Amino acid sequence: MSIQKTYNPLATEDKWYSHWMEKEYFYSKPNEKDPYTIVIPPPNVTGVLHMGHMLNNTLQDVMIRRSRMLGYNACWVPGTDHASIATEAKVVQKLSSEGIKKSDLTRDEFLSHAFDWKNKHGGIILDQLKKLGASCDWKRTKFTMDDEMSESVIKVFVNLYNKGLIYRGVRMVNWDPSAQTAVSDEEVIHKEVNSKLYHISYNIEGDNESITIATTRPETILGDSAICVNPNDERYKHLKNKSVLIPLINRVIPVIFDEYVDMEFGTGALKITPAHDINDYQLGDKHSLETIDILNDDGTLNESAQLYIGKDRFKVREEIAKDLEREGFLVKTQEYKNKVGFSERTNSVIEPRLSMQWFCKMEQLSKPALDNVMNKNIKLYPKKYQKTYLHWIENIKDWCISRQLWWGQQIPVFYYEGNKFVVAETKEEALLLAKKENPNLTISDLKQDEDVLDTWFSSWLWPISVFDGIRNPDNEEINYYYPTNELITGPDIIFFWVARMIMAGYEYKEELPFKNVYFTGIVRDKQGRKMSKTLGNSPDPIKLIEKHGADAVRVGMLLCSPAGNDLPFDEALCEQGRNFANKIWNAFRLIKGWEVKEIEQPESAKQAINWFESKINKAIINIDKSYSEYRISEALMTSYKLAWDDFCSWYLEIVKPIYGSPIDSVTYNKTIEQLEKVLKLLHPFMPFLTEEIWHLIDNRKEDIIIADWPIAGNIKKHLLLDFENTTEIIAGIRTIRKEQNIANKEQLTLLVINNIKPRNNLNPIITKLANLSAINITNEKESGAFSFMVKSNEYFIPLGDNIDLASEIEKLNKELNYTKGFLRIVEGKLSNDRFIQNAPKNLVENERNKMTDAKEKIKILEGKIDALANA
RNA sequence: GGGCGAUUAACUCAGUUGGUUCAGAGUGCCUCCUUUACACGGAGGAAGUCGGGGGUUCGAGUCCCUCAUUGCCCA
Repeated sequence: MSIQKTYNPLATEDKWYSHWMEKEYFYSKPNEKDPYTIVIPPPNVTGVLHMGHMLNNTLQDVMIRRSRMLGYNACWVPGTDHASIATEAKVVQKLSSEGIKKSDLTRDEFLSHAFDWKNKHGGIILDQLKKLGASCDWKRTKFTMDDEMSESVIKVFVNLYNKGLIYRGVRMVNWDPSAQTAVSDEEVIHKEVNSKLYHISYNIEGDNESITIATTRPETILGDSAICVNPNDERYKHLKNKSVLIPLINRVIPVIFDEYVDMEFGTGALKITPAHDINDYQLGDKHSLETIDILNDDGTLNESAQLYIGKDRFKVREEIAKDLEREGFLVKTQEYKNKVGFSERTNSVIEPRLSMQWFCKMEQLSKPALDNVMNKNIKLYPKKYQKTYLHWIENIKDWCISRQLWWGQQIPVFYYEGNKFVVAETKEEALLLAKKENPNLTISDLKQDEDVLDTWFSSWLWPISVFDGIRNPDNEEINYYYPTNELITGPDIIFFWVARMIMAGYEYKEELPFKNVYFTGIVRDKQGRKMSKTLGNSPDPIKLIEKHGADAVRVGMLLCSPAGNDLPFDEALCEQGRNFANKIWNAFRLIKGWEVKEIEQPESAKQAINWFESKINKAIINIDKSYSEYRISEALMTSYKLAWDDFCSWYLEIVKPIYGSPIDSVTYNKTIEQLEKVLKLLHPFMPFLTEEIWHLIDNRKEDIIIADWPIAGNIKKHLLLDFENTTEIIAGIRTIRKEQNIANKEQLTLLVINNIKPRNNLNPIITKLANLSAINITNEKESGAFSFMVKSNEYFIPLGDNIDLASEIEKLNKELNYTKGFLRIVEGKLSNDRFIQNAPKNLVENERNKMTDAKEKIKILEGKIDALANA
């Protein structure tokens, strides 16, 4: 069998993914093993895979694969959420391209279109995850609007209502005029924009005087209820009990006094528009002002405005400015920077607006969510998010959970006789409840609330509802899989989702939903910009996978993703991943190409095996530790260096037989054993490559995906240290070869003065890798030789004729100076009484040793310089 | 405006309770090498006043203060 020179991922990835699926390795059901559970942060059903998903899901897959190898019953539950605003917008758009208006359809007809759309386009993202190698339990795939998932949501709504935690009320909400729905505070993005500050004068009623206010939204003057000034403001004291006329419409409104007004800002006079500004609303409430809503749902002006009826708010802003100017009410306009709220979903400017909505009370629900993060029952990684979390939850406001949409769970509130209502899971149950009030009611007298629930009102139940723990709180699955182990998600949804899942967890399971939350960074482009569709700066992950291979992309993502830091993604990282895959591939190719014979094992090979066993054991410990601290990129880097530097560059080079010669079977078998361990450690990062090589090593039935995770054995510390010195010696020789242009083929002799004897004599390794004819121990300094030092030991390569004495002496002087400087620092410390008194004993001891060593080294160096100078 | 972080090599980042030669890693860069697993490679090398200033300490990249720059969250 000939093995290709470069690894070809395309040929292997689909093969192994189908194989794993056939063998049902991803499938989990409760058994006697300990569970390890992750629920996926459900991506938007309309979405396609982007780099953020790639990162997030690679991390989840790494965790789940390693846990599977550690012997846990690993269960990764996949699924999608229905994303009401985004999906409804897409469906509306699609329908309108077919000439169908939403308003022409019944709710049921619309939903049927929406489900068609979902069945056709939804779930693309899940198939894309398969390309990445995600080992989700696909049989468990859930969608937040699946019947049983929706049932759970409705059940929870009714339950919370009955507990008094859900109420209906008129509140100032964030109105998205494009989506024509309210959105939650968390869905509003405040951005700084360049706008204009319009200074508008209002005439005082029955007077020639006027008062000037400043506003960025001149169209809202039509909804004004008052002008407010600070009672301490001398300029306006005389306006007590006066009224003013709203320009253009001449509606009369009072001048009111409140210390809320900042005298320094603008003119010190504030227009009050309670229907369209949250602060004004509160002031209006305080002063019992009229609330005049001048906007329609779509952001056009309504009849209450009196003017510009039916025109869009932004168009009106331009027009009213002109009209005010023409009529002499516009004093001036100035450029002004302010923050404006935009809808996260539609990017429309949010209108603060009064409307009747359903709210979920947060005070009681958030209590355990606060306590259990504070006391570390739930740990957030990286830690800094704990503070962000606490800050938010301590200032939490009630959650607006209704959305004026059709796509989602319709709010289970049934109205009758006008505004009376009952809350029940079904219309039939609602009728029974309503009949208690009025026995004559029939089902047709009940009218269900038109609105649906916020999508997050589904998602917050996700870790429970995917195991049917709301409807059947004691079922086997929820008891086994809940609480889940890890949640891996982006920090952007810490409030939307993470905090609320914790609340739901304590409310419905009286327990945390997950033990650890790992927040990934946000994937940015090289220039540090967030990747977005509009910027077009996000690579297509599927194309990346096709180009470099899934393993390479996984490695590329993780290389630059220390926990919680944003990661500036660069496609070059995928190349690095690909190069790494190829390196492993070729290491295998080398080993596989050897002819194995029953011959004597070289000493160097024996030593290399001993050393590498210690080395890999140490690496395993470090890797496990990194995993336990969620330092995944660190775990990867340790594995990377183990595989590339230690295994390929050192180990294989030592055991590699001379070209064309066979290898002894002991070394060969040990080498395979080491390779297999390395592959296992790499499997979570590079599942496809490792599975492929695993089977090419041996035509075996068992798969690496379910192999046992390596367990660290003994570490011979002295051997590791001695080997480290050995590599320095070899590097020293190689440097001399390079500097002196000595071909690698040419054999050299090495003379050694062992001032400190190593515990392990690793000379066979040096001889092999540095291509030496002999290593001779000596006591005499060689003058006609190139030399270098490793620790206190001296090494000479006699090549008398080639020596440039002056440059050798210069080199030695450099080292001498450095060592002398070092000694000065150490002596400085030791001559400081307070250091001797205060520093730990072992540290002082250490400094003494350093001093002795440095003095010794200086003596040696001076001796060498002398020897050369006199040569 | 309030809160939380960040600033270490050209780039991306580690650096644990202040204490070994602590100034590190990967990439990139430079030099040499088509050499026999891999040029998607090998060997060697250069590279940082740890953002500035002040303080605490025997000792500061690490703790404190301050300034600058910058990011995020909230209002």
